[in-house]
Amino acid sequence: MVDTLGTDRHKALIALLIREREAAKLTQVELAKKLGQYQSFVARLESGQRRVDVVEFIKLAEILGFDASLAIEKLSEVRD
Amino acid sequence: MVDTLGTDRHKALIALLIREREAAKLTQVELAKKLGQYQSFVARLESGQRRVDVVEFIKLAEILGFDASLAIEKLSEVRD
DNA sequence: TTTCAGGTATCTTAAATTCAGATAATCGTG
DNA sequence: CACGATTATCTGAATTTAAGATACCTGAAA
Repeated sequence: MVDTLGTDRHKALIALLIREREAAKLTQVELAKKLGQYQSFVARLESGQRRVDVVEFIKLAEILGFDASLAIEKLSEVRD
Repeated sequence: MVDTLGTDRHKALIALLIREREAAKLTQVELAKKLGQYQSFVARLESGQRRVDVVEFIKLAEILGFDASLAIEKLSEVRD
């Protein structure tokens, strides 16, 4: 199931993460720090080179302050 | 962020997936087939040896017939 | 326009994950 | 017990991922 990368839903997911990070007024460096990761980690995530795991996603929602459940609802509506 | 494996949320996620597969009355073999994967894929997923990606999760919800958004809401409540 | 700074993207290679596919173990039932 | 169905585990090989550095924007200030 490596084939989730590059799908429409994956793209929508990435777009959402970028939007939410920006809405939270955080830079990649700052978000990375909160995650205990390097900036390149966030960059890879946002450039679609890495799959986003569910637990990670919930953590991102907590850090960025968005509603994970609602986000999933939106993503579910995206045709894939 | 390899550190999502084995967390409480990850365990809850796995438990949920197993529960839902059983509720859908599917075997690992059958689910695997619907996913275009091998049975060992499902087994690894359910034994916690593999992280669950968000897009994959939504697809699982569709196949198994559960509400992905609601599931995420529940998982968000699990302390991690 | 040049310079500089903050921010983001990309590269390299070692390390870790994931996979296919087979096989083994387990469970339930006649 | 014996069997069939189901799930778990194993083994290289292939793919991904990470760290850390570095390169690449972009915009503002001089």
